[in-house]
Amino acid sequence: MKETIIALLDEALAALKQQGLVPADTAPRYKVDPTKDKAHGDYASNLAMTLAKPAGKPPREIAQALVDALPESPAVRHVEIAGPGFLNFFAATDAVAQVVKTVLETGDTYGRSLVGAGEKVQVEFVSANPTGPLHVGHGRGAAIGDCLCRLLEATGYDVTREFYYNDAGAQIQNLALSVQARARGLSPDHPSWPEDGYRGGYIIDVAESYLAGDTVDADDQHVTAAADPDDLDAIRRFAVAYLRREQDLDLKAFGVEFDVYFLESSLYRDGKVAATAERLADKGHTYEQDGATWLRTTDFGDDKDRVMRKRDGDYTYFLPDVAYHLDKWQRGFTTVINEQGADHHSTVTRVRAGLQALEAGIPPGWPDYVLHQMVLVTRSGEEVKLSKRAGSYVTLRDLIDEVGRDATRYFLAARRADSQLTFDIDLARSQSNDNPVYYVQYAHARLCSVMRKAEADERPFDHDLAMDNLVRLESDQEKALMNRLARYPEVIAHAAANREPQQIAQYLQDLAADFHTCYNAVKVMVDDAALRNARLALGLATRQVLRNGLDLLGVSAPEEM
RNA sequence: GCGCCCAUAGCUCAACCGGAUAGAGCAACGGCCUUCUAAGCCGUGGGUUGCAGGUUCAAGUCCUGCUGGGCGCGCCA
Repeated sequence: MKETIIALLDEALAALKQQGLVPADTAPRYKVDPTKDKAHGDYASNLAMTLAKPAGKPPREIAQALVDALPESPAVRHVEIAGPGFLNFFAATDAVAQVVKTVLETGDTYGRSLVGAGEKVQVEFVSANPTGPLHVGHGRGAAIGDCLCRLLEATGYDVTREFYYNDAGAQIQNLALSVQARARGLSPDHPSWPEDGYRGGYIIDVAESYLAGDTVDADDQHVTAAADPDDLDAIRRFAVAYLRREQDLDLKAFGVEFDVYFLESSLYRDGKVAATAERLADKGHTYEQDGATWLRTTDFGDDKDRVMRKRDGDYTYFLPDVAYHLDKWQRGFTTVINEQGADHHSTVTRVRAGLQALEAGIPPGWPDYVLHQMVLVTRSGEEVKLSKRAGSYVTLRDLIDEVGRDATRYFLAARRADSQLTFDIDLARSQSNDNPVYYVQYAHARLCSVMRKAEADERPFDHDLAMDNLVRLESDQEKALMNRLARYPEVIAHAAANREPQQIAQYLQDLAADFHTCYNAVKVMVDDAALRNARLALGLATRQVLRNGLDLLGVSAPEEM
């Protein structure tokens, strides 16, 4: 429908150029958008307004000329000029109803596109170090990152989900010492407890499992405990595997799986950190000062230079970060999206500067970042801070256990990443109309119920009869619903291009609202077979789009509630 | 002090590369189940989009300066 209108307008524009009303070299960037108000028809265009300046005439005058030049089309019932010069298109019912046919023909693939075909995209997200259970912030990253991946897949990209973690640094040593202390029966208040040790109760579980000689299988780690409290190296390996397994279990319960687990230690082992340091020095962007080696990141937009090798000879975390991103580039990812907490935003400039200093042909501004703000969890209006397992923070597992996977995913993905999020546990777990997740899922369940009714009445859906009678879907509510269905592909494209998964949640709320309104206004199972089947077709199409959209969020579409 | 992000109805949030009268849900009030799931629908009230300028035919959206909040500013990650 939209394409039809664009084609008509392009013809009219060509005619105006012919008449000399508009300079022949004018190439306006105009829009044809669905209207918010049905009094404005189905679609509106701002073409006349964009032509006002080049033509040197008032927009409404241009609009009239465009209307006069507009070719007849069976899809368009009539056109109005309104407001400052909008062209409002009122679509013919059967043109609007074509979307029902399209949805039923394309099914699961409705809304998908191939704009990213052939392009490899990597999304790095969660990337928690294996020093404890995942917290709510990781959950937000997991929800946003995974939905982004689904969106990118839906727009044709070849997506790799990647999880990066440090398995060998000071934090891991600290973890090993903490587990060792627990294995020796010490508690955090004991004088020999390691300074800055991990105090959470989960460390006890790790220690007990280690002493029991357990074998753990994580997605990327398989280790059997040595059970010897003096073997710190064995403890370290076991603790990392144990906590990785815990994280994987949480992520699986959340419906998130990764293609690649990337270990920071592998960058050292494969000589990539050293090679990166050498290359930076070769390109002349480093200098020695105070016994340390610095990278002149200020040449690439940073506000101060950064130490890349410390006085003690070790590299700072920053250098493996650069080496890691160079590796991503060399793996052929033209687009890389890093989903991280906004508390790490300072690394953005630094990593990009480091990559530029390599002079490796990496575009400035590569990679992309999606940064999410903090999550505040509340219950009964009070902030929730503590968790039994982790001690100092609310875990992802706590939320999944308490409010369920669907509601947790939905709540964490349904808000813009760059705004702070309040996760209201009471709201998320309420099985009532307060809860937006159920509102959308209920629409799906209701439609399934209608289909069951059709079967039970032995008046099953007749596809051919329905297709011949789509023109019968002529109420305002049905047209609004069909126009909403028609917008879905654009919503996906826009959400993917802008890396904004919350737009899918928003769309689903709108779609569900249009459906519920329609459901209350128009009875499906009427005796008129032609009308009944047309309405069943609309119901099937709506159910399909609800399913497709919920799938993008990783939320289930229940058949009954 | 410097940098990044945010500020929209009483509350939680939308608003599609700038478009018409800024929209939903919750909360408040009034209606709708002998009819396909009332976890629903219909209606009423609720706004100087933090403040002040600027660009534009058109600004919640873009620019500048303020105010308020979050995060960051380590030879930690």
